[in-house]
Amino acid sequence: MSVTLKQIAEIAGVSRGTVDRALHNRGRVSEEVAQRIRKIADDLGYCPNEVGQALAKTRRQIRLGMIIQSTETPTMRIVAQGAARAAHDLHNLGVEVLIRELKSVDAAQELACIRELVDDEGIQGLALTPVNTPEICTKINRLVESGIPVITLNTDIPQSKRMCFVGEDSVCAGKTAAGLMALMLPEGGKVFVLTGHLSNATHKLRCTSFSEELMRIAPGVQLLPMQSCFDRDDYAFELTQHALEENPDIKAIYVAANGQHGVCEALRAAGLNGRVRVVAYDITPQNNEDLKRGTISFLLDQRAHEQGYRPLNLLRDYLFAGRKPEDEFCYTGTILKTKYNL
Amino acid sequence: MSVTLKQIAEIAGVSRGTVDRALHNRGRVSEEVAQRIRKIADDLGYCPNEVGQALAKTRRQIRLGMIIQSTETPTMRIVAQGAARAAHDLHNLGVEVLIRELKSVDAAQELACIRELVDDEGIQGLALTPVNTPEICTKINRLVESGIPVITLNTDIPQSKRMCFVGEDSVCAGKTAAGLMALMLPEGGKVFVLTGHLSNATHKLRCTSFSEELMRIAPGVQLLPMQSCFDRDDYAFELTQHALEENPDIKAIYVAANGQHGVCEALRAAGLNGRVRVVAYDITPQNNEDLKRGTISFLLDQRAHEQGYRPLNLLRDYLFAGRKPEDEFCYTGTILKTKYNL
DNA sequence: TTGAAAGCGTTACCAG
DNA sequence: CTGGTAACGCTTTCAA
Repeated sequence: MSVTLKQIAEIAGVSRGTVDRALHNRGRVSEEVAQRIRKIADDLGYCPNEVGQALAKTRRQIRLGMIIQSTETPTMRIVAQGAARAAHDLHNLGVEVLIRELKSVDAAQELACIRELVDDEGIQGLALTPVNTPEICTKINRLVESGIPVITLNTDIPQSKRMCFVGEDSVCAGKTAAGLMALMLPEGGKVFVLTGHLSNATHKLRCTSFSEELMRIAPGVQLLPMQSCFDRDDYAFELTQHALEENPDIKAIYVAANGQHGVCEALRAAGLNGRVRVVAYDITPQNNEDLKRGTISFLLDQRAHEQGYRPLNLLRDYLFAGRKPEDEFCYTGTILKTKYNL
Repeated sequence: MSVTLKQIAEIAGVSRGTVDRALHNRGRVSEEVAQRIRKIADDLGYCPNEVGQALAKTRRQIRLGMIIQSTETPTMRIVAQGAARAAHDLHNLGVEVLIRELKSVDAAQELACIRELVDDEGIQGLALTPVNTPEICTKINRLVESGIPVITLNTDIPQSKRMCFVGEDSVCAGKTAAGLMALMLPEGGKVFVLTGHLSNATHKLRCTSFSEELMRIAPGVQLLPMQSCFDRDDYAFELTQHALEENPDIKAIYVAANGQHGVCEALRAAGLNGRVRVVAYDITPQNNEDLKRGTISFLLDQRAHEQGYRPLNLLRDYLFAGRKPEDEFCYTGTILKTKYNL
């Protein structure tokens, strides 16, 4: 066992309380005693026992809020699961988590939700998937200024004062997809690019970084004009079918948003299952299915579960121990899956 | 906060100690009282507070042993780091970890090491990378029979009584590599397969499952006769150079063991950097370098750090809470890396 | 400025 | 078989 507060207290000839105050700079201890204590702690390599700390701190209950939007999409369902799990795990560490799910993406609704959590429920920290509007940004800033830390997840508002962002590095995600395409298309060929909403920052970033990188590393590739399917499978189906009719020699399809399944259906309908390469995003039941059938070649995942789980833990660390995240951007990584390592 | 032992004790009109004994079947409590207590706990949905448990159990110090072999290879260095980290993290949970590193792979040496840990140091649980010999197997079985749980990592002795194995699913690893090859070689072509020791079970499994799967899914591919480089870069260099001379039209190289860097050097020397696809194993500084330079296309990783970290935690869970791992095989997964998502 | 003591939830030891 | 009590390491409150 390591050296404890009590041992330090005995050596210094003071009480445990004094040591605690000295080492945590809580004041109410003379500078001279404090220095002596700090020296002893340093020499002995004191390192607070997290279990003891956690147990003692369970008295001070804290309350966190979590707002998740567009909860009906498969990915956000996984985010919600991550949040629920965090709520569970944090429960006996003295943390209560209030989770609010919003079906749509609506700034006004989200604003109301924030107000409810802060004003009525009195949360001390907030994690949310923000709509990127000036009102939300201002609201976040006001919360932070009033001492309530805010963490964005899945989607970011970089210009706000949020403590950090937990989510995908979309530039990396796009470039990684480009790298895969280049490896699969040594001879070049036509690539069809499908996105969701043009206004969606994540989709846009994935697409532009994909296109730029692919043009750079695979000059033989020809990018067909990008199409938007608004995250809908039926639109994606038709757009793909149409693209295939106009360009029967399409070699690969890059799907930067939802609508993957529509693409897969269209390929199978055209008898091109596994012949046209597909790179798409997110581990979801439907995507896994299409991956196993060989329609999707690579699935890039953003670890949605982690996106729901991590922010609550970060808030807890901050509120309990004052530990800020090391980096403003907590990227969850770009995971690569094929049918074999799913 | 959840319901606590104390609350249950109050309701049942008994002391906390009695509740504790009843709920954990420690005996020394009349069956009738025990039932009443269990009923109350059940109704209230009692769930032990892990923090409290951990703290209380720090009195009962436990001691674990960890033996790591061939510690000079890059991968085993990472395993060692994982073990060191686990030792650190478990320290203030009342667990002391004795780590022994053996440079070579030597059954006699390992046996001596086990004896020292068990007989002299009195460890209560053991994690090790075993040499697969009858003596080691028998020794493991004897330890298990004498109440000392054993976990194998990185390498397994499936026929022994070890509690579980933490490491790579080499069949999956081989097939995944085959899947990548197939995606990269739509037109087929020659693939050069390089392994380490023919006697190494992991290498063999990676190779056979790779070959079988690739033959199955990519009939256009021609596998060149497999070569062994004995995990040495210099041999790998020469073997690759020779293979390239004999088959200038090699499309890809599969490296199932160490020696990756020799392969890369040979390719670069031949001016084929990035033109011949390379699939290799393990995230190590050198491999990362070759990945970034584009010589290696895909790196498959077995999460060596996890292999060092996890077993000690599993032993702790077993010894403290009696929790056995859910599965006999705790596979650490097959992670895919390109230069973009490293 | 400092110390004493209670408390967090659990386990363990010792009397009865 | 059972209860009381101390202990684990730390925080916090209340007196001094």
